[in-house]
This record gives sequence, C-alpha cells and structure tokens, in this order.
Amino acid sequence: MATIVATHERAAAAERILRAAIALFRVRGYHGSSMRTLARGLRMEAASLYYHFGSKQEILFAILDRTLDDLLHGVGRAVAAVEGPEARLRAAVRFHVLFHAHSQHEAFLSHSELRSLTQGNLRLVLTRRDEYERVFRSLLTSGVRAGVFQVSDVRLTAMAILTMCTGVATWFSDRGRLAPESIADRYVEMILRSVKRCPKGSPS
Amino acid sequence: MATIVATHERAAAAERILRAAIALFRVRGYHGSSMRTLARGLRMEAASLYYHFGSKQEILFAILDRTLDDLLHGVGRAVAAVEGPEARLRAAVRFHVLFHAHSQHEAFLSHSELRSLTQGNLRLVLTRRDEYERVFRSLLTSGVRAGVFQVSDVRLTAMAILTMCTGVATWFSDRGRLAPESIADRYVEMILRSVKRCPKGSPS
DNA sequence: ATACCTACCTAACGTTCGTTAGTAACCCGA
DNA sequence: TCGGGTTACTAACGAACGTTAGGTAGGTAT
Repeated sequence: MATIVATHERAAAAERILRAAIALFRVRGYHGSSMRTLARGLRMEAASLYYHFGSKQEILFAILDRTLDDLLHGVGRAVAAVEGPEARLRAAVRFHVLFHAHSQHEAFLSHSELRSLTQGNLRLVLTRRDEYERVFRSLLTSGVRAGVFQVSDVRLTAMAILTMCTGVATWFSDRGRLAPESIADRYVEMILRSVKRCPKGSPS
Repeated sequence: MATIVATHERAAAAERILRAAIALFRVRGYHGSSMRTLARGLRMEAASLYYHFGSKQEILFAILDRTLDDLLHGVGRAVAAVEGPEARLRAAVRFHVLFHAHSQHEAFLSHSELRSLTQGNLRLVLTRRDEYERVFRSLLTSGVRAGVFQVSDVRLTAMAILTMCTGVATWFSDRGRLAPESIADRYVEMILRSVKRCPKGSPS
C-alpha cells in the first residue's frame, strides 16, 4: 500500500511538473524556458526536477508523447462511434478542433516544438503523427470511393484540413467570443462544403 | 560615390546576415540559435555582427518587420489588380499561399517567433498583422453583402482561411510533389467552395 | 603622406544555462 | 524507537550565452 500511495504521489508530482512545463514552454518556448524558471513556478529548486525527470528534453518528450497518444486514441474513438465516410469525417474534424481548443497548450507544443526534440525523440513523435494524418487521408479516400466526396488531391486536402484545424490552438481563447463547440460546428461545415460532391456540375 | 558604394556593401552585408538568420532561426528557433552559431555560418566572429545590428533581437525584428511589409504590399497589389469580391478573394488567397511557399522560412518565422519578440516589437508586428487579416475579413464581408458568399461568421472564416494557408509554410518542400502554383490553385478552389453561396438551399 | 572611415578581429565581461553530488527532513513499517 | 526509502534541498560544475571594449588592416579623401 505504501508503495501504491508513493507511486500515486510521484505520478501526481510528475503531472504537476508537466502541466507547468506546458504552460511555460507555450509562452517562452522550450529553449527560451530554463529549468530554474520552471522550478520557480512550482516553488521548487531546479535540481529537484531531476528527481522526476532525467532531463529537460525528457520533459518535452513526455508532453508531446502523451499528446500524440491522446490525439490517436481520441480520433479512433470518435471515428468508431459513427458509420459512413461523411459522418466519420465530421466526427474526426469535430474531435480535432475540440482537442485543439480544450488541450490548446499541449496541442500547440506538439506542432511548434518538434524542432526542439532530439533526433531520436523526433522520429518517435513523427511516426505517430503520420499515423494520425493517415486517419484523415483514409477517411477522404473512402468518401471519394463512395462517391460522396469530390477531392482533387487527397494528400493536399488532408494537410489543408489538418493545418486549418490545428490553427485553432494558436488563436483560441477561453474568454473569446466563440465556444469550442461553436467553432467545431462551423469548421465541420466549412470543411464539408469544400469536400462534398456537388450534385450539379458546377465546380472548377 | 564612395559613400554610395560603402552604403551598398553595408546593406549587402546586412542582407547576408538576415538571410542566414532566417535559415538558422527556422531550424533551431530564436532562443535555440546563438550569435556565435549565426556568425560561424557567415564565416565571421560573433562580435562582428554587432557592427551591423544592435542586438540579436534587432535581427529578429528586422526579419519579421520586412516580412510583414512584403505581405501587406503583396496582398494590396494582388487585390487591386482585379475587380469583384470573388476574384479579389481568389487573388488574395493565391498570393497568401504563394508567399508562404516562396518565402517559406521568413513566413514561418513571422508566426512561430512572435513570442520571442520584446513587448514593444511585438506590438508593432501585431498591429500590421491585424491590418493584414482585416483585408481578408473585408473581402469576405463584401462578398456576403454582394450576395456571392455565404458565411456564418466572417471573423472565424477569415481565421480559418488564413491559418489553413499559413500552414503551407510548415510543410511545403521545394522538392515536393506539388509546385506552389498547383497548391495555390487547389487551395483557392477549396476555399471558394466553402464560402460561395450555393444556388440551391442545401447548406447547414 | 596623412588622417580617417569601414569592417572586421581578439579578448573578455558578467550572467545564465543544464546538470550532478552530496545531504537533510520527512513518513512509513517493523 | 529505529532504519530505509522518498522527496526535496544547497552548492557547485563547466560550458555557453549576449554583449562590450579596444585594436587592426586596408581602402579612400585630402
């Protein structure tokens, strides 16, 4: 029991550090943040952080690794909950936007601090990011095959959709005009308008 | 004449420094790049950089300031060259995408290194960026008023369009599958599909 | 020939960086 | 009450940071 409690508290301390690091890295960037500044925000000494993490780099990787986990599991659950390419794309886009609003800071870091990862850690993260992007590409492809989408270039369209939604993390504000749900709804509409096959023969 | 030559060479040296800084900051980030590393790439000593720029911060600001200049003038010229809300939005989007492919690195920095600016410099840059965004908002508004666009939220749509196109700077590659022109064409089509008013009453 | 300016250099400044070693306070089971 | 593990601390390491002072080689103007 003692070890379980200890483990819990240890995990909780690590969690506190990660949360503080997310907030700090988001504002000042990884290289612009020092271990001493991070520690100060936690009312600790910098050296104490090394009890929980082996290095500064390990902290960054832990943040990005977990964020990629959440993205992959989240989009998997969202897509599995409905049927058909259109409903699934709606669900995937909706999840992606909501995640980038709710988990704004870590989502932002997962894109902006890739360059601060060591080579090995970058490879690990990019592999999972590719996997995530593949979900969207395959949804588009299914829709095109089923005749409900009309897309001239699946790869490009997937990138366009993802970067558009990812951008939410850069400008979203809790105290802003629009709630995450509203933003997600409108993004879903915009995106579906641009990929849906038009019944009449107007496009391009 | 001597002074003119001197001035030219001085400006050329400053230009070389800016170009090297753009490449370096892009890869390592502002705080991840040192004056010594920057100098090494130029076969200089770090101290010599201070003959051309007052500080590291001044180099970053010079990059972002000029990029904002290019964006504002470029979109102004693009929009002025054609008539009507739809043609103008096409032109603006086209310019924005092409700029973020051709001037990829500095365009990337103008978004990713805002947080590395001092407060005063940030204010200057943000003022101009707001001005740039306003161009797109007013194009959308004109189109809605003219009845050619159908947009539920102009502000949100403008942000969506801009972040989508800005994203090009993060993934574009010279040696990639698609030329900037092709990317611009497809982006223009996607965006216009999602803002154009549908003749029939299907949307939402 | 002299004086000056330009564009760089070497050397060093004080500070901060990530990280390690060694230690002290605390809590728990025995 | 004792001993061991947990979690933090203080102190310090060498390296790297942005920046400044002062000097020097070479071209130009007088």
